[in-house]
Amino acid sequence: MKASKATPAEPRSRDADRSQLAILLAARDEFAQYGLAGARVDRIAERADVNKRLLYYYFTSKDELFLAVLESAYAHIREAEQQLHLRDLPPAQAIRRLTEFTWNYYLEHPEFLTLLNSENLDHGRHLAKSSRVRKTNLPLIETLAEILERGRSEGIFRGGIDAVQLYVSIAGMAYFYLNNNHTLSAIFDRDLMTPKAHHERLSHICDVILGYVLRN
Amino acid sequence: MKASKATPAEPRSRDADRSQLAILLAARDEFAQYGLAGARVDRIAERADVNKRLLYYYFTSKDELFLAVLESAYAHIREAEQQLHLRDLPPAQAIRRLTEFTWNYYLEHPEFLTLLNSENLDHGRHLAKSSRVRKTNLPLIETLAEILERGRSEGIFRGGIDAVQLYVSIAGMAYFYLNNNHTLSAIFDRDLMTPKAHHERLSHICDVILGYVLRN
Amino acid sequence: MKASKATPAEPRSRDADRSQLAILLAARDEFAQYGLAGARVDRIAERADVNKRLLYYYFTSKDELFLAVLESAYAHIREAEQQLHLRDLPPAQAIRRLTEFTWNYYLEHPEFLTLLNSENLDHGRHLAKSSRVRKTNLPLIETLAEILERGRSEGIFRGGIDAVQLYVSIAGMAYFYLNNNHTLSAIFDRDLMTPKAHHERLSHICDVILGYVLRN
Amino acid sequence: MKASKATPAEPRSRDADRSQLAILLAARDEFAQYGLAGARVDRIAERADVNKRLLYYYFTSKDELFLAVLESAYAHIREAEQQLHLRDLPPAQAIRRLTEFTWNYYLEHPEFLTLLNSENLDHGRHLAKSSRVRKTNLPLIETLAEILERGRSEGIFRGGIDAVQLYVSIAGMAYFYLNNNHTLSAIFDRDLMTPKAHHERLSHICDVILGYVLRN
DNA sequence: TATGAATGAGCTTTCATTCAT
DNA sequence: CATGAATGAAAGCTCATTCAT
Repeated sequence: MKASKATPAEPRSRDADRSQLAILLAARDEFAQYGLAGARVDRIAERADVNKRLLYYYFTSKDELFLAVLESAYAHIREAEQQLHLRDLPPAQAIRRLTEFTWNYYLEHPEFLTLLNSENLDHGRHLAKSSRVRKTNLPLIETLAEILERGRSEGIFRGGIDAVQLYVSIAGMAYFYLNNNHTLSAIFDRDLMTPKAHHERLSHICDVILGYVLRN
Repeated sequence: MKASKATPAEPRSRDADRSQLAILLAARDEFAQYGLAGARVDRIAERADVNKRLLYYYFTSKDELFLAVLESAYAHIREAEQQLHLRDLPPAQAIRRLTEFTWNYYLEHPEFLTLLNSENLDHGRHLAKSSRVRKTNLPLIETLAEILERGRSEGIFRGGIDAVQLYVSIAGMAYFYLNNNHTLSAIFDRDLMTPKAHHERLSHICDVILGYVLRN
Repeated sequence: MKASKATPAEPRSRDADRSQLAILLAARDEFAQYGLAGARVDRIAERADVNKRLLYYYFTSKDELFLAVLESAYAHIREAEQQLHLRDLPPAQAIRRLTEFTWNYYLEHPEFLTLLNSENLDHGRHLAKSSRVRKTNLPLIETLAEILERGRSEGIFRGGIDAVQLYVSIAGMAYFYLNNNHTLSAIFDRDLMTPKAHHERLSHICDVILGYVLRN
Repeated sequence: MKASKATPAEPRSRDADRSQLAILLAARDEFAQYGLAGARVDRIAERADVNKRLLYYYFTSKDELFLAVLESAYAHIREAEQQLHLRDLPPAQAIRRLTEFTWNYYLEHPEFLTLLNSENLDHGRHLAKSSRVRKTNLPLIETLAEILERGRSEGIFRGGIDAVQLYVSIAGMAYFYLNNNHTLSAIFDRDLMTPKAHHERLSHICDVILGYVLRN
């Protein structure tokens, strides 16, 4: 088995990386689906198709594995955001683009939402131990602040907008709709997950956000 | 023997009601704190100061208890909303009042947020079995729609605003901030839970929402 | 409710008897269906449509209730046997009649079989406490012995037949077939519970038993 | 590393087999003694001297463990029957040998009887899921049929005897006596479990069975 | 005679984790 | 690097029984 290794001189085999990644992805899905408390280590190992013991070999414990998943999730969204090159766009377009991106990212990555919920249910216990995460996330706010300032100085944005407040509003309008779609559907008796409904929601969010930042 | 009671429907012992309520409140706190999967039936019984068996006597299972908690949580917030008498207010004031109420309710009832998260993680499985919940919640949207229409006909609101969209935005801006304050604090390195921060957030939300609904 | 009592002077109301009987019948069915260990006191009370506490009031405990059921079951079959008036029949006919009766009784009273199994699994612990039961059952053997002796003296039965042995054989051939029909059906791949199969079985048993007792 | 083993199929550790077998034997005894409902998983683990968790590791649930016990019980008796080499004996001797074997097997393996009772109380629910069991048991009936036919063609057996009927009668006469000896002892006031009583019973059964199959 | 409320002990099963190789 | 075997603690739930009226 496992014949023909590409580079025999390599310190640890490629299998190690592959197993680690498989575990990480499996864990992400399991934690996203069941939450931290509901997730089962057995199921993660099964999903990753590795022996359960190996999971502990690489990640020490369920909690540390959860932290690794969280960090990787944050890294992923922020990396994608960087690809938007918001600083290169005119301010209004930048805000719209960030809003659309946020909506679409949440829509395509529902696991991100539930991972955040789990961590917050836990009072951010895992992130508190992570120094990496601050470094990953602060640039976003800096970028947004720069855009807002640019818009203001160009006279098209109103002044006094706090970047964190704005970002939380953009995220919140998308997040609440998508994360809570099951309860909302139940209590308001309306299917929120059709393509049409999605389109309407994004449109609404853009209206609200741009209506707010744009001067009059 | 049982003759001549003041209220004929009265049961033999009032402790039954008291026990049931104690269980319900304890369960609410436990589910809110740990989520559905993380909640422990033992701990609920302990919190309620009743025998664990009694919990099953009244609520059949952990899941049915969770549903009872959910239903009561929805009933509670909607009842409080009714006390606002939004229909008696001028449209703009009604929207502001609903927004402030929503923010304050979420702030004072963090358990409501995490209960919703748990239920949504579960794809709304429990609410799907509840017919009560629709009846409880639909009036809110009807009221909101009526206010929006009133504002529009008075010429102060823009037209074409969907009540559900608006409500989801109001709720979402409050919800995301409060529910995810731990992760947000961690990644943006900023304390979001000071009174000052709360005040600023509410102020921001009102600006966004009223800026959106008001014409021009 | 419960208007018009027939005899008001009666010491305890008819309801008492009715409840006791309802419990006994419900218990018989429950014990028969699930065995002693598998039977549930709750279910018995439910089946009898009485409060669980009442069951304890009349029968003290699950075990004592089981004993009551057992005693009543034995009384019932022996009473039915007495109605056969075997002593009034010619010997061969008496044996045939007892055989047919036994088969039919077991067929129509499957609960009797499983009750016996439960008691034997328990090493006859309950019957050991019952003096009633010996008195109820011995007459059968005496009757059978008398028949055998009569047949022998008439020259139609072989000699030296022990009444207990014979009775156990008659009962055993019916019992094993009916009590174990599920496993037998499974392992021999044959439906034993059709009317035709029943008829064939009874016919076979009579052949075996009469072939044995009859001389030559 | 794992190279050059004597038997390539051999697992890493033989303790696995030993543990599994210990559990199976302990379960057999526990189920036999208390029935399916009365058996306690804790006690089985204790009897087997293994951790309770291991029992679920190997057998998934109490019910699946019961099925495993049942299957092994059937395999055991049928295997022992095969050792009788009935096909090599003259017909009458073969029938006698089968009868004696059946009696002795039941006498020495009382657990077999109570296991069957449990399964039948349960309507054969477990065996219904087992395909193995039919294959194990059908050969017995084929062998018996062959013997009966041989006896008939030799002119010493009567014709028209059904193998299943005969086997059920042989088994039933032994089974009822042994399985129900406690109730029988109680109601007939006679000790059925002395060596003398056993001898007499076997003798009686052989008389009945051979009297039936032998012509005239 | 009758009953709703309540319980301690114990049930089957599950969990994250570790051992031994 | 990898794994099958094993476990202590605790989970959700059920049981026969008793309390209080």
